[in-house]
Amino acid sequence: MPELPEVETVVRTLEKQIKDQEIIDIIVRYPKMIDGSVYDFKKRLIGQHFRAFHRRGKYIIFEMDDFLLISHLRMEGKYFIQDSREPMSHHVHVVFQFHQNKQLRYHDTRKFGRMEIMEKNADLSMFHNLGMEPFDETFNEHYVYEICKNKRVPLKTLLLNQSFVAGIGNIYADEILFACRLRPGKSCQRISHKDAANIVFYTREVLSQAILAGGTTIRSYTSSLGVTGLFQLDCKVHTKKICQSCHHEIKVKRIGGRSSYYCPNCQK
DNA sequence: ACACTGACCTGCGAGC
DNA sequence: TGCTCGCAGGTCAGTG
Repeated sequence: MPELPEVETVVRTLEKQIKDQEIIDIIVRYPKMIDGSVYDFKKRLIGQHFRAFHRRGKYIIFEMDDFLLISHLRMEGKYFIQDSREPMSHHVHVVFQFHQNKQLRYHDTRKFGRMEIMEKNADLSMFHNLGMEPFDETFNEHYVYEICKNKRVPLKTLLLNQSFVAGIGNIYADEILFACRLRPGKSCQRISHKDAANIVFYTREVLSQAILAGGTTIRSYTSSLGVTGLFQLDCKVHTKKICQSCHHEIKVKRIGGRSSYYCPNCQK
């Protein structure tokens, strides 16, 4: 389940692996993966080079010569860089062919990932209704408090809302709320200014620690593992049974349709 | 305008 | 052993 830190790791890794590679052919084995016509997708991308690598929320943005190639990994998407003579898993759905038998292969067991092409001058600030990046200074205590005071949804649901802040998924939402000592089910409108400040601080803290941890996997990167971050590397509550802080039993509750882990003793 | 639900997918584990 | 069922989760369309 790649979230912001994993996507960031993938972007940085791919930059090292395929920068300036030219696409000489594309094989689309599962057309629904492509937003729009596969014919246009191939026609526009063949002959283009991977020039720059960006991330917006959980989206990977490949800057090509004349277009932006946008890729979302959803739950299980992975990129592999392999030789075209290596056997190909049937979970590989899109293949970008480079020179010298080199390929970028998109692997996705559940076929949830999507790719789309946008014009190079497209405004990405609002695309897919994405909210601000967690590391932007506009994501601050004032913003969080003002949004929260008019919302009745649980805090967890708000953190997962990509138009509130982009890049947080189920795992890090649980970890951030644990670090804040706030229950995932707590109503947004009941938080204090101090809670809002904590949400900002710990969102950045948890995400940047995870990016740091994911970054270490770049060094141990092997093509057989795919280009992916090490998620769940340092979870304190998510999927845990016992609280590492107070040894109380961790509770699991469905909030907003997602399983949410929290310590009823540490989180109020 | 806001809030909630189901569909999209496949693999895996529990229960019978 | 082999089957069915439910769950995992990010996003978006559809409904209330």
